[in-house]
Amino acid sequence: MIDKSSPVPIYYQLEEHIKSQIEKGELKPGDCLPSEREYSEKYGISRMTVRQAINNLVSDGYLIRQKGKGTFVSERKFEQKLSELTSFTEDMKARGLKPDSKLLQFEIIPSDDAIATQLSIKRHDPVYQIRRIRLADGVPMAQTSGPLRDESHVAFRKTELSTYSEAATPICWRRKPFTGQED
Amino acid sequence: MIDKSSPVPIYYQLEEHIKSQIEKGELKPGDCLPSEREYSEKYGISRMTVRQAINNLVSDGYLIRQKGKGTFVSERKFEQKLSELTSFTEDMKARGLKPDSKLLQFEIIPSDDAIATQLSIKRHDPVYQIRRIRLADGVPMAQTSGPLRDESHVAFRKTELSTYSEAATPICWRRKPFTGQED
DNA sequence: TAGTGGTCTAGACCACGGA
DNA sequence: CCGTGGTCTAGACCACTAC
Repeated sequence: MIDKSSPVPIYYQLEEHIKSQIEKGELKPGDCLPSEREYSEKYGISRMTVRQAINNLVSDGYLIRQKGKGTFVSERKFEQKLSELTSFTEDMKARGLKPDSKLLQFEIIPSDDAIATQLSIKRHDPVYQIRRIRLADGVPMAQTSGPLRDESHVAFRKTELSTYSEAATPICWRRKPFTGQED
Repeated sequence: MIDKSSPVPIYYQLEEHIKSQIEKGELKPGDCLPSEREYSEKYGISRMTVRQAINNLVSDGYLIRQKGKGTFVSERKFEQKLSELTSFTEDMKARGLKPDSKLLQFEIIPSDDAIATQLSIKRHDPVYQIRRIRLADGVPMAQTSGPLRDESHVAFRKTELSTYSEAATPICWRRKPFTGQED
């Protein structure tokens, strides 16, 4: 599983390993991962190396850390991967179009109640929110979007380009580690 | 400068210190920062702690790392801060509107020649690109955008919301540390 | 060769959460 | 109380860059 003699960094091997477990469904959204110390012992690597892998997956939205509790698989990333594989990509392929060009959109928003609860942060703490524009042969076909927060967002989202509709769930994740100095 | 007895993490103190140096202009875009070992000695802290601070600033687009060379202030982040203070924000205030609501847009794109050169990466290596929607009292007023890369982007950018024009430069930064396994 | 960032170790202490 | 993640140390070796 982990090859210490490989030129590929250990943290990156572990990162890909965990990512693949999530994508295969061996780790499901909401699941608690083994602790950092368990990974450390299991693979005979330093805890700091484990942390580097997990940090990257947290940045990428795959995992959520909770102090004193554990590290959990994010609720949203997996669902998005799924819909990518089942609905849009397959559909575009079926139409003979190239679905591999896609782009991500992010914004930083204050969290609402639902998001704050899900991520175990305070309400209004800033979070990243993702939406996606789906491309087929370079032409935008769909826009992944969620509940609207204010009119400006509505206006922005309503472009004539959204000719393809898709089940819509924004992904949110914490913007910064907290220092205890926020309040 | 660094208070070890503070409950604020050392890496975060250093992070804010460097960030403020950039914003004050004491560190200018393109400038080379002191090496990690220099920071380590100067403040009597571990190099890993220095790295944690710098890592965060790299993620946020303030700094760029170059193996074997050094860490440099990003070319774009500072300019954006400037334009934010001088043009849009002042203008909106002058009109009696609230410019504090803004949102960021990101996408992941293959780098073109210009970006690849600027960031010292290979052409087509993925980079983040930012654009911004400027809000005044919650109504989109401007869209920060750069040279267009393909028609789909053109289509997406041409919304009827871009009623306010602004000097436009996308910010780009590296997506991942490189492992040597890319090719 | 010397300096840089990249990776990694084997510990340590802390604050937090739950039983 | 114990286990968790958060922070931090004082080293180490590597690959890369520049001279």
